[in-house]
Amino acid sequence: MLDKNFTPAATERDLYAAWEKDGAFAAHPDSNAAPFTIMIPPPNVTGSLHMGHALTFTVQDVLIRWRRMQGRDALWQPGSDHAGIATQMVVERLLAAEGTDRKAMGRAAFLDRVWQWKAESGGAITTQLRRLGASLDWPRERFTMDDGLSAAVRRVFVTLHREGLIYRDRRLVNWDPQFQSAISDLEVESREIRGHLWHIAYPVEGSDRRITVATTRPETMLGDTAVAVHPTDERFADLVGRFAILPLTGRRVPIVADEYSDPEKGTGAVKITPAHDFNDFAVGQRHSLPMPSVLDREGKITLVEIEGELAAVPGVADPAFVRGLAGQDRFAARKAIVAELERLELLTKTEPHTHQVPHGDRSGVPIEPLLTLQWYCNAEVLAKPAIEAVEQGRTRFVPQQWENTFFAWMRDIQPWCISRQLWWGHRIPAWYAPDGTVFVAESEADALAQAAAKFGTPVALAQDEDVLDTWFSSALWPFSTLGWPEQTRELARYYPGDVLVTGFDIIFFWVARMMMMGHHFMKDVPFRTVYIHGLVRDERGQKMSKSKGNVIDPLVLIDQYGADALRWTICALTGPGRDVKLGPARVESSRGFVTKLWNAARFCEMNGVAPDPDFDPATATLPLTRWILDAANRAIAEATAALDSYRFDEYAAAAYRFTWNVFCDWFLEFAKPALAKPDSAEAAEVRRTAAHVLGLVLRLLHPAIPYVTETLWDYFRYAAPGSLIATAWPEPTPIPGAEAARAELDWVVRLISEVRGVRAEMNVPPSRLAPILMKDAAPEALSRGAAWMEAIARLARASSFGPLEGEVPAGSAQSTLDEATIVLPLAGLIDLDAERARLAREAGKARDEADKIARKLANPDFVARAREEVVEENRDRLAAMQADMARLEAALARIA
RNA sequence: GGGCGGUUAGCUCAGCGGUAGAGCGUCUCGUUUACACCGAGAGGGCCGGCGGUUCGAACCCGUCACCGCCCACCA
Repeated sequence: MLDKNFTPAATERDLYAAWEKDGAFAAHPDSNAAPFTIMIPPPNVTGSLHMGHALTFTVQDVLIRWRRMQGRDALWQPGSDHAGIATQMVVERLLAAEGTDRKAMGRAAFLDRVWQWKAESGGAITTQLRRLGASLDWPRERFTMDDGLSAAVRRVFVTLHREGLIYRDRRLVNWDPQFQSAISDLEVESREIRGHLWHIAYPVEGSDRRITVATTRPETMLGDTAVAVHPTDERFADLVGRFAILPLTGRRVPIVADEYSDPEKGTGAVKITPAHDFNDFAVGQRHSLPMPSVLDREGKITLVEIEGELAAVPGVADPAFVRGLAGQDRFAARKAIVAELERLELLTKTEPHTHQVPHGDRSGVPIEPLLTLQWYCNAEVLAKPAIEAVEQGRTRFVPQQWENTFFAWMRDIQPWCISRQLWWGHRIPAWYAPDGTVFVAESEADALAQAAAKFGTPVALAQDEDVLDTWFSSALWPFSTLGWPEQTRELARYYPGDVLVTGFDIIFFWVARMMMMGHHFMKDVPFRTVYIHGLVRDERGQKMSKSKGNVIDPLVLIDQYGADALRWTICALTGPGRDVKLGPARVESSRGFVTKLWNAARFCEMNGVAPDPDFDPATATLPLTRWILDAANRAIAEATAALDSYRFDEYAAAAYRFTWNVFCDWFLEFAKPALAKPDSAEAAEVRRTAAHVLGLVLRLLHPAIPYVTETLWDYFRYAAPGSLIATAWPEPTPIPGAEAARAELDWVVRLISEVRGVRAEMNVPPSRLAPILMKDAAPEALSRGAAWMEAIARLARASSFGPLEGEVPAGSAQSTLDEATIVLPLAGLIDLDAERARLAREAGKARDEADKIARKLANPDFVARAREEVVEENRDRLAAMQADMARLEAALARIA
């Protein structure tokens, strides 16, 4: 006997372990089945399962389980990402706690330490994925810094370098002073900062005039090499070509005309610091200005490059003050400079100013544009075939609107800075000879050989100190995990993948780059479909964040309600392009669904329902069994169509409605009278059908709620233990006499609902049974009612069912059903005034509706222009509504 | 500044040309032999505003408002 409730905690671990041990998650590269591939978005090795993971991996698991059941050779490729900055930060924090740091340890020792950390603590998320029920092919697990994947990275780097698509360049980068590394454009996020706009007067050389500039970063003025005004700005026209004296340093800087200057902004004159501002850099290039750096890699003032030029100008510049700034933090220097300008009376105005300031997305500190030598990837060239692939539909975004986002970014893509000044990651495969010659090679031996060939003698080489952007190796994931550059059978079979599932925040970082690399190296798209889901938010719609304290831990929810409940909630809430608002209450109600299923199974068990492998739905003879089999067919079709179109919400709704509102609410109730005579042939058919339909329900629900379904599947011994995961996804089968069965059972449902409604509204206690008398009923209705007497008696609290003989008894409640009037003799039990009011209300509703339709039909344009079947439908409805109204009014007249 | 999405019952959302729906919550009733993690029933909506197209608009078009997000932008 099944326990009273399903206890997930007692089941989940064992069931998962059994699946895993039996190889239930494994792909079968040698099979004849069509492959179906999902590459996991590799979670950071530092990561622990959060709600976003729970969402994305639930969706992926639903898809992979569903396709596996459909007979596809399903590969869900697992793995994790080395996550350069994130991992380095974690280990550096550990070192700090030990009172040391990576520089003191040295590179090799530090890397050993990171690997050690990974071995000890890096696998947390894979354990957590198992708790969620994710059916990944674990023996194929990969890590972006595995030997194989590292070899792929080197091959790609060397190839793109040879093709001229990877190169070194000295230009402005987004510099993160916290990490002391370059970061890509994508890793920069704008934050709104309430700062100041300082107006600073620059004396004009050889005159008593001043030109005033406005800035939010006065410390950068040390590196100014010009003041720019707009060519058409008459206010400054006569100053163009003259020189300003840069306060503090006393340097002469030209006043130039440049379109970049916006007369509307600030004072109309803008200071130009080419080494510390992207726009200014462009101005500097146009006017061949020097580009002195005044900030170092830590964000401190460095005056190395311009120190020799410091000039004392009384009341304007004081070299001693400037020298005193050297080594100061940029923000301390800002403060000092503002104070000094004020003292010099060159600060003409200070206004509060709210503006967007770029910050490092991980470090959270303001980034500093810095002139450095870095490795770049020519993304523009790589993007072209990727754009075409989406334009031609070879890769499709779901929902499609995300294609616009993809296109907008890809068509205006900037060079990708791929080098990082970190230690943890793929070290750049470039070696330098003492004279600076670069040798790019897949191995040091190759580089040495190249160098020896070039110089005619062996030379010592030093490898580039930098590592690659983490996303560089992620970009190769769809093929590097399959063994590329080796031509493995997996590569041939599982590339391109079918679906990539991810969030929109990752389209640029990852999706776009996989598209570029996949196309370049595999000559085909990496996946046919990109399914983009929303974000998980809390139940009030707030983004979850530690600082808000509204983070929900999926593992806690799994502990409390079970993995199935969490998965079901996610599934039911995942519509297209929607964020998922999720709170414990939602998960609790999902647990209710799991329990409902469990109890339905218990009921089946109690009534001797057992699977019969020889059961054939086409041999069903009873209206009840034909009806439920037909309804199951429709549920199967709906659920399948929903999954086909990535409508996880509709899939869940269809499966839910069938399970709860059809199978439990009606079928099992209707089955009770038959089951009460367990030895009858009728009961036997009902039991066999119930077992079959319960099996269908378990199969339909398995992708979403694998644990409870597999538990029940095994308990009932539908097949070998643990086999539901590998059981065929159901398909609709022809049911003879389905239409007649549907008409009959639908009528019974409507009769019971009608009687229940009247009784409840009239406050008739359920314990009080009453006859159901049918006035003016067609013979078919009477015979149906008679046939279903037992069920009607139970469900509509009826003592009898039959035609009304003679007059409607005084004190009856009345209602209508099709051509008939339902009469419930309840004299003394109901309030006649209330019954009159109820009938009047019902008649009124029918009248309103009839009037509405009549008006529509009275419109000649409607009759002339609307589709014929719509007009016909309205005529039928009008007739039905008028007849119903007449019956209700007659009923009312009888008790008036 | 450019773009995308949203605005439907108290809440969360579905519906996207032809009778306004679900879940949760609310209220009423209920120990009917699977389930109180339950059952039965009820109430609740000028489908954001204004125009337009159409025989017909929650749905299509235009416009405005508000909310959210992305991109650009350190004067």
